[in-house]
Amino acid sequence: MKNLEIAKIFYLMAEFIQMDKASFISIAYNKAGRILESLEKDIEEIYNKGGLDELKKIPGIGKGIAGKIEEYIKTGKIKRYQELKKKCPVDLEKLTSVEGLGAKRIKFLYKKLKIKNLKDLEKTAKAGKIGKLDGFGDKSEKNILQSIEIAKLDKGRFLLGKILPIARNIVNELKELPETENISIAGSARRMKETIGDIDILVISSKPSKIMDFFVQMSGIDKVWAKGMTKSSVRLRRGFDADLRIVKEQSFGAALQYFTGSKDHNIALRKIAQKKGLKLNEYGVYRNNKQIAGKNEKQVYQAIGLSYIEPELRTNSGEIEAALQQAQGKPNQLPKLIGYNDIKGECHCHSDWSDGSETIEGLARIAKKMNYQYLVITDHASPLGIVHGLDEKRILKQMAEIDRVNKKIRGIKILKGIEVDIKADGSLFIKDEILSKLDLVLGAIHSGFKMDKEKMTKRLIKAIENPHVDVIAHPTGRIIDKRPGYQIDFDKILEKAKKNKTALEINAHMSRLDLRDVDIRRAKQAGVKMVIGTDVHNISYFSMMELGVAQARRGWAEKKDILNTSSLKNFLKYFK
DNA sequence: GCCGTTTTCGGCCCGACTGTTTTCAGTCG
Repeated sequence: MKNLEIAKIFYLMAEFIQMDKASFISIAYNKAGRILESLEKDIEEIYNKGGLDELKKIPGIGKGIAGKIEEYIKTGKIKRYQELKKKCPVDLEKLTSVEGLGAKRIKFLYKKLKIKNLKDLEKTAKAGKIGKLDGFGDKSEKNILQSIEIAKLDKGRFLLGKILPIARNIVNELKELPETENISIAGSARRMKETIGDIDILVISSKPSKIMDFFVQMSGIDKVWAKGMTKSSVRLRRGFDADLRIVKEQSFGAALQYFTGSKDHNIALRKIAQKKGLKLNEYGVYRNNKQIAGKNEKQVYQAIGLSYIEPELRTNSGEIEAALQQAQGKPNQLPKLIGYNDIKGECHCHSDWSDGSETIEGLARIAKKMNYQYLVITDHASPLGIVHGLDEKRILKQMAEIDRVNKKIRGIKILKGIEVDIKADGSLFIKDEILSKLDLVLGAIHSGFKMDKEKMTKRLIKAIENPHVDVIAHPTGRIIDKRPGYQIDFDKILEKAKKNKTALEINAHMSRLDLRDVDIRRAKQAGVKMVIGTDVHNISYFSMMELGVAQARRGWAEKKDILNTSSLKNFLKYFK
C-alpha cells in the first residue's frame, strides 16, 4: 500500500513550499497528506479502478494533487518534489523533528551556514555560530542543542495502552491541587486512537499560575518547551510531550472540543460555524463577540447545528455529516456506539494449559470480579512448540477440568473453547470431531504470514467455511508498527464471513488492535458480526478490554454488532 | 492547491508562546 509513502512526500512538499512563503498551497499538501494517511482504501486500487476522476472524488484531492498521485503510482517519483528538494537539499524530516525549527529557519540555516542535517546543525550550534545569526540568539542556540538531544531519542508514537495509565496518573496528580476545579484528558488519548504522539490535558481553574508551576515541575520532566497562563508544554523523560491547557469554567466544553481534535474534525466544525455567521474557538461559540455556547461540549455541537459526536468518532470521516442528519431528524444518523460496560464475557483467554500463566480456576475468579457472565478458555492448539499447544487428547482432559471448575465456582460460566491454528492450506490443526464438542472455536493464523494475497484469502475462506469455526481471531495479523498484516482480499473475507455466520475478532491487545477501525466499519456495513477478545495470557490482560471497546467505537460499532455483549444464552445460541 | 446553497475567482480555522524585537515572525497544535 503506497498511501503512507505518498502522504510522507506530500508532508515534505508542504514544508519545502513553506520555505519560500507561508502559502495555502502548503496547507493543501499537508491536508492531502493527512487524507492519504487516514484513507481506508489502497490509493493505488482507487486509481486502478477509476483513474484520475476517482482520485478527484476524494475531498481535498483536486486536479493537481491527483496528478501527483498518478505520477507516483506510475513512476515511483514525483518530479515537483525532486525539484523542490534540489533547491534546498536538506534532511527535512530529521531537521523538522527538532522542536522550534520549521521550514523558514531550516532554509535560512542552509543558505547562511550550509546546514543540511542534524550533524551539521549540532556542530554549528556547538561552535556558537547560530546565535550570531539574524533572528537567532543565544537562547535559540541553546534550545536547538537541547532539542537535538531530544530529537535523537525520539521514538515516534506510543501505544495507547502504554500512554493511558501515564496520562491518568498525571491527571490524578493535578486533581489533587485545590486550584483544579475540573480536569479531563483531551487529544488523541481521549479519542482513544491506537497510537499516541503526546498527552493533552485540560484543566478548569480561575487560578492557573499554581497549576502551571506544578505541571512544569512534576517528576520525570526533561524539558519545558513553553509555560504560559493558559498553555504549557513539557517533554517527559519517557520520550513524549505533555501539553496542559487551562481555561475558565464557561469555556470548558469549547476547550475540550478544541483540544480533543482531530485537527480535521475541528477545521470542518469551524467552517460550519463560519457559514452560519458564528465563530468557534477554544473559548466558545460566538455570535458578534457574544458567547452563545461553550460550557459543555454538547452545547457547542448544538450551537452550530449538530448532534453531539463521541470523541472516538472525531476523525472527519463522515461523522459530521451524520451528526447534521441526526440533528435534522433525517436518516443516516450517528451510530449508537457500544458502551465501555456492555461486554458480558471474555472470549479469548489462554490458561497455563498452553502459554498463559494462570490456572483456569484463577482466570475464572478474575472474570467473575470483572462482572462477566462467562469466560471462554481458548488455549492454543498449534504445532508451534513455544505456545505449548493442546492436542486432541489434552483438549478432552481440559474439558473435564473446566467441568470441575464450573461446579466449584458459582456466578460465572466457564466455556470450552480453543484457538486452533489454520494451516497453510486452510485446514485446521484439530479434527472436526473434537472441535464439535467445544462451545467456541477461534481459528487463527500463526505461521506462514508471507503468503501471496490470493493464497492467503483462500486459506482464510476455507477456515471461515468450516462449520466448526465460530470466530477468526486477529483476522489481519498486523502488529502495530511492527508487522503490516497478511495480504488478504478483505471484501471477499467479509462476504464469506457473512454467508457462513462466522464472526471476526477485534483483538484488544494493545499492540494488535486487530481488526483496525476502518476494517470494523467495513465489517459492520457488510453485516458481519464481531467479538472483542483481549487474548488473555496473564491476569493483567483483562483490563485491555477497554482498548478493544474503544477500537470498536472508533469503527462505528454498536452493541448489536458485538456478540460478547450478549447474555450467555444468546451468545451460545448464536454460535450453535 | 482546493473549493463553491452568494463565488470558476478569491477566499482559505484559530489562537498561544517564544525569542528577538520594539510590533512581529516563526512555530506549534
